[in-house]
Amino acid sequence: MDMARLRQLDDYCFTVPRAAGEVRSEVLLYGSAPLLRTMDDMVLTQITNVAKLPGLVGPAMTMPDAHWGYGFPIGGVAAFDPDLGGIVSAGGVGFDISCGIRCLRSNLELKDAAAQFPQLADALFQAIPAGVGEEGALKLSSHELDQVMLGGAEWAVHQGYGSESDLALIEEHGKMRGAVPGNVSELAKKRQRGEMGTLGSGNHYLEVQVVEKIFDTQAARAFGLHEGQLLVSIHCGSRGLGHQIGTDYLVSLAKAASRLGIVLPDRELACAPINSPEGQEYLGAMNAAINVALANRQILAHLTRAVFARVIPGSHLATLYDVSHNTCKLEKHRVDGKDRMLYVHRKGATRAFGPNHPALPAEYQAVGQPVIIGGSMGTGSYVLAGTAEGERRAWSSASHGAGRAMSRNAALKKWRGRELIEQLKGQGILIRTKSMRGAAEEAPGAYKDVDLVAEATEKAGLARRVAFLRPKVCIKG
DNA sequence: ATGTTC
Repeated sequence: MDMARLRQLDDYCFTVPRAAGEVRSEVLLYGSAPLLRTMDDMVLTQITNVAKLPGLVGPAMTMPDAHWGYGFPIGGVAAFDPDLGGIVSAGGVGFDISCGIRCLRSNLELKDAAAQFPQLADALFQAIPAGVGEEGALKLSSHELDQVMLGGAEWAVHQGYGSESDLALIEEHGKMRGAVPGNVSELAKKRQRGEMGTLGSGNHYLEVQVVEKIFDTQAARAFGLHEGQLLVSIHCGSRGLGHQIGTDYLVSLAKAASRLGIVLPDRELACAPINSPEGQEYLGAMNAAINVALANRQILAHLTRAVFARVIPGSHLATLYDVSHNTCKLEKHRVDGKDRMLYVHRKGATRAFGPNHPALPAEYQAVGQPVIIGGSMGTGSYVLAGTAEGERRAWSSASHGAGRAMSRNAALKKWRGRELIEQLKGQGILIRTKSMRGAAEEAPGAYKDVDLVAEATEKAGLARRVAFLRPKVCIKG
């Protein structure tokens, strides 16, 4: 990114000076100068475009892991007021609606389980369907899929996947309100009927990780984390259904924008007013996809528990938390001393409520929401906690991952999947995947340095670091 | 991200 175009507000926050006479809401880019310098200029172009959309409240923002996306940058956050003509955009949510991370904490120590990692890797790879178009053991009828879209993880628990106690530890208690299955196309449903309980491909993964470092002992205690402990993180989303909803509604929202005379700075920013038939229809479908993603991660958590119980008898996996990365949610936020209800787009950004937020489970009230920054294959991940400052600075939002630094095509030219997997094995990290192409695209070197992203996230005041997790076993889609 | 150029 051309840093000459930015004005630095503090060590970890930048803005774009307004041209004389230009009427435009503010843009804020969170992150260190070295992180921003390596970002594509398109991140700046895209977030500047977002700031021109109707009904924006406060600045359009990017998180420290931001990169070029479809219309909105990934790592983009923007809030809109429906009463001021505020819009909802499918590109502002992303194609993988409610992609996110389920983090499970175990009662196992690295030293006690390390000998079983090869067996665990094989058993997980066998039990967790992964890859493009991969189907699982479940084949749902159209009616059953409607129930998934309405019930989310709660539906999955009632089907016998996991326990009731998981639900309080999932955003929205495992069930997103406002889902309208009738707004989801037959094609989207058809694609999903065999894909429940599957991981998908791309950057999705299931990792067994060890807590290598604790940054904040008080929060770690509240989250039930200690050094040497094994965790499992499951990163996936709403599979074919979410993708098809994104595809379907780009067309419908573009038509609505045209009909209502909304000037789009980029056709990829197709959007409609929240208070319009098309906007409402998209939100109903998007909420249905959120429930599909929540149910999907619940089923995968259950499958993971079954493998652990078989391979390491006596093992137990409790839900630490389940975060979504690609959503547009109606939330109460403080604006100029007044509470307002805003629709917050978070695309490749994690909700990060601070301490005492009513949406948090009792055990996390004192320390804030767990925020999980999923690193790239083989590098490491972070658990952080939401802060009061994050509410003021970014509508309670934080980074979601390392964030790509290089396109998939560029990564394919630079690395070979098989070599990377051998190399990681030498570092004590077992990868299991069907796709060597996918492994090359996901090369750690194609991502930003997750340590720098987590550090910048903390120093920008968005969330504070609680623990660093080192991967030991990784199932890739 | 994605039945990976529906």
